[in-house]
Amino acid sequence: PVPVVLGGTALWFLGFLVVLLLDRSNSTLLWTPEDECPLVLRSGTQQRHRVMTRRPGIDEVARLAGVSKSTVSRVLNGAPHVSTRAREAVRRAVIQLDYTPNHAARSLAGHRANAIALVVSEPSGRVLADPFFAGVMRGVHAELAGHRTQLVLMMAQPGDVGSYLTGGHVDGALVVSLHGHDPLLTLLHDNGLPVVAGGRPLAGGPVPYVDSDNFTGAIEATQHLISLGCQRIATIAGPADMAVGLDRLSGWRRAMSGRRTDLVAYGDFTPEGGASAMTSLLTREPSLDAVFVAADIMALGALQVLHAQGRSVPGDVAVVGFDDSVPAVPPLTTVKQDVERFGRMLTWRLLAEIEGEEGLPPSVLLPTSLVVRTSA
Amino acid sequence: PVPVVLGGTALWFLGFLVVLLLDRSNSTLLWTPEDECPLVLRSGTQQRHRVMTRRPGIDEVARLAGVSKSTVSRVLNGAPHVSTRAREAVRRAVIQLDYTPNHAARSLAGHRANAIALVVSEPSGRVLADPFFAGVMRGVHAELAGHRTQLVLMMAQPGDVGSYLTGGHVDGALVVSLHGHDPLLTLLHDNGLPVVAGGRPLAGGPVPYVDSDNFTGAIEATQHLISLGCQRIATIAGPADMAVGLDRLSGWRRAMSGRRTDLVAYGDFTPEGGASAMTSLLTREPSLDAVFVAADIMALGALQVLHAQGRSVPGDVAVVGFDDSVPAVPPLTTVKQDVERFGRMLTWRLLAEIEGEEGLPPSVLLPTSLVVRTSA
DNA sequence: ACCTAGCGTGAAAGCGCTCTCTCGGAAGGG
DNA sequence: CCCTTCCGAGAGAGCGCTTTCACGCTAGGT
Repeated sequence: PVPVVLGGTALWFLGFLVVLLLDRSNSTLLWTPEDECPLVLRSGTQQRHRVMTRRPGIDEVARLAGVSKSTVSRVLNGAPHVSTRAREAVRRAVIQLDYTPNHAARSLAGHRANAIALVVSEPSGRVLADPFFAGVMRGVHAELAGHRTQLVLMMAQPGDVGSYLTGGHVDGALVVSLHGHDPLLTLLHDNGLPVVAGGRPLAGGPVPYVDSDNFTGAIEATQHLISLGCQRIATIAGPADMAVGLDRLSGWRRAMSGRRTDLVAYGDFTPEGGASAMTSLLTREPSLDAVFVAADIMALGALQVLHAQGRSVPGDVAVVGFDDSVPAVPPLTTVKQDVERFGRMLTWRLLAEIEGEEGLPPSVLLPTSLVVRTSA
Repeated sequence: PVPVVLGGTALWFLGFLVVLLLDRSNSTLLWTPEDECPLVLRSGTQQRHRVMTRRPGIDEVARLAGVSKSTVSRVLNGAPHVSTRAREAVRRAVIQLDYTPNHAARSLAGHRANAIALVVSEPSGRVLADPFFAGVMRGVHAELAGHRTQLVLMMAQPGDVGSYLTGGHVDGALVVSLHGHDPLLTLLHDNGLPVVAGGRPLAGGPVPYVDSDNFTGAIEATQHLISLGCQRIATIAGPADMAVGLDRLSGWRRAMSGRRTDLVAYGDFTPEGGASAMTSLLTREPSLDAVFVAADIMALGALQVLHAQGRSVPGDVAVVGFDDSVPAVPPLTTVKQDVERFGRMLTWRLLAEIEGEEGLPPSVLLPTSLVVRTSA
């Protein structure tokens, strides 16, 4: 079959060729940047009509095991009052039939969604790109393994999320990257949905949260700079509407007590934000010799600016970051936190809350530690 | 209430204090690094027994609107054969009752999960930390908005995922970061589950995929290096068991035809991998003057090594990356791809497949473009 | 020996929807 | 004017589970 090539530059053509060469399927497609929808050159015959091999149901398991549906259900859910004989029979039947319980039916009958939401309370999805978040997600996942609970990912565009979450689609929610006095937390909490915040919420009343000890970490970082003999120590703080931003700034202030504390610039946890903060700091105080950046991701931007202005790190300016999330040139001295543990803790707490466990810790603060590398 | 402090250093105590100061709740907890489980100091009285305000069902909506359940269902699903009068009545009732359809019931009755899985086929979860993946996820999300379809995130530990996915919990799957000849794709496909791969799969037969034009991108990048007059151009390739690794390497080879093409080292798409690849390259050919790195994230590691060895970039060694995903010092010349579009395309394709649309493009190749910055 | 516990089990009633069937009535063709 | 369509609408049968509830049966107490 000779494919019809519709326009395209020489490079595209090469790309096209490589597909032909590398792809085993005998059909392909050329993508043109102008169109939002792909052009079909030759469609494969993929109309394999979903053979739906009718999955076995609980009654089939029951029949095979020689017990009733009820008993199967009990075994599946680890309920008591089941004889070992029955339990084993069911187990065998389940394996033999490769039975998987139907999630929807189970949710419907059991009045629980068997799912929790991970809500990224930021329309831009900035957090997603943050290595910190990736680690948290891994932790969440790790903790979820074993609990037959799905992880539903949501990005909050204000409004739509609230009703979805309180609509009974999930049993609980993990809310991260909460800004300012976002009413989301209160909304969920008032609706009786178990919620745990990742990072101390500025508003939200008695909602439990898990957070890193940002305050102490910032103190350590700043003290390190001081112990190095730095004289003019600036800081690039996080957003003023997030606890993580405020706490790290507080730590810096505390450690700097007795010194000059006006060299503060705010960033938004992006490299660009870090870069412009650094620029403004340098303009205000060209002779600064150290900077505590409230996030490695911002430090990246700061380092670019420093480099562009020909200032050496740590020679001219010592830099300490926070998060231990990204490799940089030179390698950053930074405050490390165990992000995966953060995620696990978050999830553990939420699941416990959902189970209705008593005497749960209202909130958890995870320790941080300074990692000294090259940049300071 | 006077909290009991169980051990802890002065710093912890400060952290503890800041919680007391900043937190409105009158209870808190001290976290000790030794324990895997938090110590409860004073538990809040959060036993607000989930007031389950009995959500309205479809029959209540029907009653209020003065129609039957069937009609409400038709309106909700945009089915034809509904009078405008009835449609409006239902719409009003829905709003008045703040009705949200029950996801589980709908799935059960409708024989569809109303959910798709995003499968990260990598136990380590390495991809999660990749900015590339974050962008894809944003795209997936954007495309999903409007379709009442949930996004379920899964990290594949071989074995467990397959049965889950084919177990009818999701209507389709997006599989990314597939290594080598992973049987997952074939497994899913053979079970009739709609699947779309993110990145060309090495195995998997006729499974549709979306990929960036890695081959062409790599050619452009390498040609840029050549046009700069570089003489000894090396490459740090991606894993040899992933198409994205192979294709970028092929592109480099193609552009290098007629030149020396033995300066190849492999990395694993991590900064550490990039660093050790760079080290080995430098050992083998101390006089190399350019390197095409198959991923920005690896370039970061390479830059660290170059810096540590006192080689300037781009003065001594020109560096070109791929992905345009991370800021570096100096800013990387790199091959940019529209990751969000990648995610949207992936999702669009999967949803179309699920809907059973005809004449779908078997695969899609998205264009890339060179972004020239400082590093080359 | 009788009564009470309480364990192991099965029958059956839903959970809140979708979807097939059915049916009256309006529109259109002969 | 009658018969065929077809549209709008309702009744009702499940979807595959969980969960009372009721039942027989074995132990232990008196």
